[in-house]
Amino acid sequence: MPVTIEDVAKAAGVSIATVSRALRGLPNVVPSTRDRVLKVAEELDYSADPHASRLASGRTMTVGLIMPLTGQWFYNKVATAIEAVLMEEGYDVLRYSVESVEQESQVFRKLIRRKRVDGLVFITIAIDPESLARLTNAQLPVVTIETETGIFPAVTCSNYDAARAATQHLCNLGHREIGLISGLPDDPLHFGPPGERKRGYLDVLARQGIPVRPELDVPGNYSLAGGAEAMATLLSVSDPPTAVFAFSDEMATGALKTIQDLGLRVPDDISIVGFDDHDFAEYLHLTTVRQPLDLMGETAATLLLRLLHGETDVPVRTELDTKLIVRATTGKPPR
Amino acid sequence: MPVTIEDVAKAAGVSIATVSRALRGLPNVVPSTRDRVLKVAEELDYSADPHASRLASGRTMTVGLIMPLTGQWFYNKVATAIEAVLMEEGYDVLRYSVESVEQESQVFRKLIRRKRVDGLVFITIAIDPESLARLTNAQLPVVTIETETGIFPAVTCSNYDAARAATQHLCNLGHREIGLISGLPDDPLHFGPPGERKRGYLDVLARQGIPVRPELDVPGNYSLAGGAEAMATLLSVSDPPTAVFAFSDEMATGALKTIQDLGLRVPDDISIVGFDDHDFAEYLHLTTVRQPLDLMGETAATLLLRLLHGETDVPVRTELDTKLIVRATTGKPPR
DNA sequence: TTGTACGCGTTATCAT
DNA sequence: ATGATAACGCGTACAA
Repeated sequence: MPVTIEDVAKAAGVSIATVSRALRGLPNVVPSTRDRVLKVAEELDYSADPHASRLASGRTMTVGLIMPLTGQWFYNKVATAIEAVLMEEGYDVLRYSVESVEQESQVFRKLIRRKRVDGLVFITIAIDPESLARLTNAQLPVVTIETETGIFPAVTCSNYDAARAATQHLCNLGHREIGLISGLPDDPLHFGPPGERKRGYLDVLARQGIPVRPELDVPGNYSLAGGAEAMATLLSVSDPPTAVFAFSDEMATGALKTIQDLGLRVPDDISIVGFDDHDFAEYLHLTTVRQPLDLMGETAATLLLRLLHGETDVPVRTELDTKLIVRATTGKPPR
Repeated sequence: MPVTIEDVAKAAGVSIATVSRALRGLPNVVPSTRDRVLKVAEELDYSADPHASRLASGRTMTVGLIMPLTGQWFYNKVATAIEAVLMEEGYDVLRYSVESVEQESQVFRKLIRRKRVDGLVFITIAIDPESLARLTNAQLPVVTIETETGIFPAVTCSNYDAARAATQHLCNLGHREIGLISGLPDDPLHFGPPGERKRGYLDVLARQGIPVRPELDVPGNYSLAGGAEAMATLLSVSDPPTAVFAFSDEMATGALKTIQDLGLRVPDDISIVGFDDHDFAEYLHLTTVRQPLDLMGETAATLLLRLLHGETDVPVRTELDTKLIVRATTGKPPR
């Protein structure tokens, strides 16, 4: 039923080889022939069967997105941006949700052993050494977002600067007891975005001569519920913080609820800074750090495209600017 | 480099045909042979090349998701649920973002003419007659979510009942001037979810003997900003509503901000009901209608799977229950 | 039950 | 510049 390259060849009075060349813009086709082929193809509404094409060429024209929490705002935002540019270039993009390390290696084997994809982009996921070896070994183009391998091009945002700006903002307002709602409990410090953010926080504290209180750093799992719980924990320590810096707007929002439920007011009793500039942030008057998610996704996609095109001089690290957006959840400390 | 079916055949001492049968669980393979093949395949870490397989079998093992606003919470939630069950069954799923009618027909032609996909699920998108004809003509398995064709299996939620419950809730509290922040400006009434919701709203009004005021129905484009603007509009009419029912939580949240920015209080001055039970809703204390998005996605995926398996007796309509979740943005009208 | 051989629709190589 | 034709890796009638 579907029209094949042969149909086009017949209709244009040439061979399938010529049709293939003409349609793909390859050289060695006389303009007049090319035009005729193009016209016929258009009339017949022909386009190459992707599966046949992939089989023959070896290129799958597919890229995989490896990421956790597919349902979360952050990931969807980034993934959507990536999809937009990649699909525009004719690539299919598949989202692989990976929650556990076990799942990760499973997905890996499937993807690599069969050359299911031409390239991969890892969002946030830390790649373990073994997987890393497999990837480099497979010669697969890879780009990472908000995570670094030292090998593959990475795109991040200025987490350190952002954390400094956020913390400094709080200090400028007069806060000295500043809590942290960080990410995952077992996150290795000084590695990846959360590490960078904490480093920024600590540096500002040091510069301000504010003593570090480890009990003021509570993980919130990047979730609304986690943020709410973390806030409750922070409020229960003796001499609780007058300001809190949360590593995501979801956690900040959870914190906001806990505060409100306790009858406290923001920012009169306590200040909150989030991270991301979530779509909802403006509507919650949330002071936060804006991350250029769209741009991060586009950048990663563009880098991958370059890798896919065989370029080898792509920047190994691209850091995008963040920006502190001051809204109404931050103010002077009480009294 | 990659191991082929031939490698497995050789190693197992059988023909590729037998390997193919054994691996795919087809009959006419002696258990001992099958076991041997399975074992060898496992050892060699073999799996069939999807592209070759697709070319040969004609099945693409791919399904497409046609939806607008890929970046929005609602769509991502549903899409994620669909992906989970479909990918589990070995299908690749591609998300096609369609914003305009023009784009829609473009995507269509690409998808259908080449049998790019084995099936399609339309989320929210109304299928125009021409496309509908093409689809039925192509014999392509299709399932729709929150939109109905009368031909393909559809899964929806009880929009009418939900709207009745929401409106009734407001009436029970004593409200009589109830505004609506509906969806798109040009949405044909009585068709699709927004129509159903409006119908539910109108029916309750009628039963309560409350006159309909057309100026109290303002579209909000399902966005935060749209909701905020719509609320401003509603507040500017003479004798403004004391309660508002928004057709999405995003719009409700936008409305909340407008109200707050104007120095009014919720629910003392005005009540708000949303729709969706967005992840953020609980944290905004938002009274809303819970829609079982995960279940809707899973249901649609399962239906599609049945169609894909050649079943013909699938229910043409599946309506899932919604539930009014009363939180703190609704209360008695002022005075 | 198992194997042979052809076909799927392209790409790519090598003649012409 | 153009045309045969051999892969590509697998599914599947058909034969054995």
